[in-house]
Amino acid sequence: MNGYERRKQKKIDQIYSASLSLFLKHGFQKVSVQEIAKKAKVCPATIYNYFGTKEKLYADMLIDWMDKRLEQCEKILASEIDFPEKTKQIMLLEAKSVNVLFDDAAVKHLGVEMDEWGNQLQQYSEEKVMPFYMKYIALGKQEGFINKEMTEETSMLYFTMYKNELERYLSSEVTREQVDAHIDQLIELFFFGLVGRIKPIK
Amino acid sequence: MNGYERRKQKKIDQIYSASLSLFLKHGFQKVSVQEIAKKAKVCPATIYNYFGTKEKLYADMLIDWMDKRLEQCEKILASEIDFPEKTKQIMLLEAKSVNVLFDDAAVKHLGVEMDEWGNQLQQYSEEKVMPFYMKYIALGKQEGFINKEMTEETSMLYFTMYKNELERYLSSEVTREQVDAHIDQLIELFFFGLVGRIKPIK
Amino acid sequence: MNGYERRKQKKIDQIYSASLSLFLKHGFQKVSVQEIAKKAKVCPATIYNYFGTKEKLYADMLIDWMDKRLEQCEKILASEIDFPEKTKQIMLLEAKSVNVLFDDAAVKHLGVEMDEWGNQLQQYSEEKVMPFYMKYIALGKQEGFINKEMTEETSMLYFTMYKNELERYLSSEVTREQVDAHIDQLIELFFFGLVGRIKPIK
Amino acid sequence: MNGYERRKQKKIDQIYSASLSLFLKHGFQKVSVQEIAKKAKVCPATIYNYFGTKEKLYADMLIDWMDKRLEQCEKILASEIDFPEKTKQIMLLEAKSVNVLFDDAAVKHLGVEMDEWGNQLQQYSEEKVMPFYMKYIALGKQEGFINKEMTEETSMLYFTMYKNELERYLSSEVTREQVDAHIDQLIELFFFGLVGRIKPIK
DNA sequence: TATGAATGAGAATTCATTCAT
DNA sequence: TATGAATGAATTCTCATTCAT
Repeated sequence: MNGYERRKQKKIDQIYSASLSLFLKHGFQKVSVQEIAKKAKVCPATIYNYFGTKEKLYADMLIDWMDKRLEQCEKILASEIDFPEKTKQIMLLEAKSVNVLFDDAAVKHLGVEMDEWGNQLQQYSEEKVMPFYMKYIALGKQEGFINKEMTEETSMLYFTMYKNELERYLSSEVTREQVDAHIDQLIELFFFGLVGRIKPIK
Repeated sequence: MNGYERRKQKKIDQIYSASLSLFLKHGFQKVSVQEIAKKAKVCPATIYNYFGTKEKLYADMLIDWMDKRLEQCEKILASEIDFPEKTKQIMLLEAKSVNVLFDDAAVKHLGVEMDEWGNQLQQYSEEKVMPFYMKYIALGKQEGFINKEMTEETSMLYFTMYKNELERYLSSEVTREQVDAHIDQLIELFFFGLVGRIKPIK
Repeated sequence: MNGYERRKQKKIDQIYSASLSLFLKHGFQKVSVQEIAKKAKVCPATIYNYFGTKEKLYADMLIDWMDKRLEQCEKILASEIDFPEKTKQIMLLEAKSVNVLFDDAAVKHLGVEMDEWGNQLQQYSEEKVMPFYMKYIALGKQEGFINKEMTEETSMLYFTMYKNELERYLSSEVTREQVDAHIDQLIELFFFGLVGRIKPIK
Repeated sequence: MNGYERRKQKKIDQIYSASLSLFLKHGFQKVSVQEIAKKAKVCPATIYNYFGTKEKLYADMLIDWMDKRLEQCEKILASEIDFPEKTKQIMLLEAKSVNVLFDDAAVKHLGVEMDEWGNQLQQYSEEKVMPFYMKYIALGKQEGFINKEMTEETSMLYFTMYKNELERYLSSEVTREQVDAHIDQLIELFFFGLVGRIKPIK
């Protein structure tokens, strides 16, 4: 990478960083390109030179962000800790913020114009996120923590549900203590459901 | 109710109905008051006469909508079917759309101005929604479907999580058949978790 | 005046009173008919039944108000005190608020639509206000306080100027003490100008 | 000044010029930003890029305008003509329109939002306009045209009063001839008051 | 007559985007 | 390439006024 490209990449990173923090705080619609430009210390036109539209900026930034996140998840999955602990860590990591961006207001409520780049996200999800989940579930079954009769699809849905809700929970105004107090109960629920595990087994 | 009031109520209902369907489809931010007015066949100023701001319209409409929904939920809870079936029906009913409005873009991403009426929603939730959930959980424990050691708080969180995610799932582009195929598996997960119930029990 | 008319007159007085205080505080443009209606405890349509337009309400209210004021001025002019003291009292009375309404923002800045009723005010001024001033000036000349060579027109202009400016002064944020400290100096200026009276005369 | 800045300054001047003439003719409230934009041949958004709000445009334009005016006044004060003639020329110049903008509808009736920029005007007045008046009055006393016992405060008030009223007078619908006929009489009043100068002096 | 309700026209302001340099 | 400037279209909201009872 030569000097030109390095500077370009640096600007792009500034833009990613600025837009991520603004989108997280205020949501896609409430953030203007001018705000992002100001925070990233570039001019709005530069953003358009790189990304073309606000939506494309959003999609690109998100994919960049998820790439980094996915890498961390892979490390956790490959580590030596047991499956429930892996689950917990991945959930907490993922939960931190991805959903605000990926699932809610954005992908669902962005409306028509998003569709074009929504496909890009869809594709990213299929090509990178799903395979990771598959691996996760396969491991869970192999280690006896996921009922082997459960379809992969349902397992993923269940995992995603948890992850989403944890994010919602974490981003609400509960104290760190409250979170810690609940998190193990929730992981227990995750594996054993409302009825709970049969005592003798324990 | 005299002629004035009847006509006024009719207009308000038109506005509620129009705004609900538009907000559901496009989200709060992407819907303009003009669009709502057009769909409700009133003029924008009328909406402002009644509600004052777009946010207040949103909050009022939502509360009206949730009132009706809550009534149906109460009926289900009071009916003769067994607890898991009640759970399923309530989830499906609730899931249909409330969360899009209540949890996501709205309450979280609406920004500062919403806070004022967000409190109204908060209050509604505390005064009406929570007590209903409490009743639901108490019944579940009593009938042996909810582990008695589980706190009410965690149970509620778990139930809400399910409900939220079902909504997300239902509003995505899966076919009716796919939904039906999964729903029982999900209810099973709800009660027995990923590990699944011990076979002999079945 | 029968019961009907008495009630009507009462409502009109309420409207006058409400609109006067609101116009004085915020100016013509910044006060809405709805505010006036609310403060006067009638409905906006009632105002339109009586006055037809906001401008006409303004003009009618003003004339009513000036009538009362003029009456007081006449009393002062007819009283036993000396001419300079009469001048002072009239100025202070008049100054209190009439100009805000009559001269400034209103008549000058009200714009095209006012013209129609502006004429009404013009006519009122010619038929009632001017004759009063004439009488005042004639008295001043007769008592030796106004240079007999001065035209009536110029005298009136001069008097009005003073009156206007006093109002401006009084409505600015000076303390009562500051006003009192200046007022005699100003009256002195009014009669003897910047050069001041030749000492020996005194 | 480079090309960018020159063009920007040109646009700003167009906006100042357009808004000044419109505000003078119709008053602050009755002029819309669209009208100004149209007359200045820019788009409304450009005005907002520069000034942020209509009020700020008003304040900025006014200060620009007063700066130019003050410069001319300084020249008159420094010129060789006698004090009464200086007075006359300054009054006529000042009177032309500043007060409409500065004192009346604007500063008094603009309402709450104006306060913020009203302070800006206040400050300008204190820092630039007042010192000029002081100089003027000091000169008048030194040349024997202003009673040395008169406080500066009162002198200024008196001068301002005259100026204000002249403006009012000039902007009313009197012919040029009428103005000329009166102006000397008014200047005479300014120096010698209603009682007039003692004949022998003349 | 008096009123509650409704409205159309227009206000200030924002913002994604493009142009000229 | 990167940018300062400019913009058109839209958005929320206001208000004098009219309508239907």
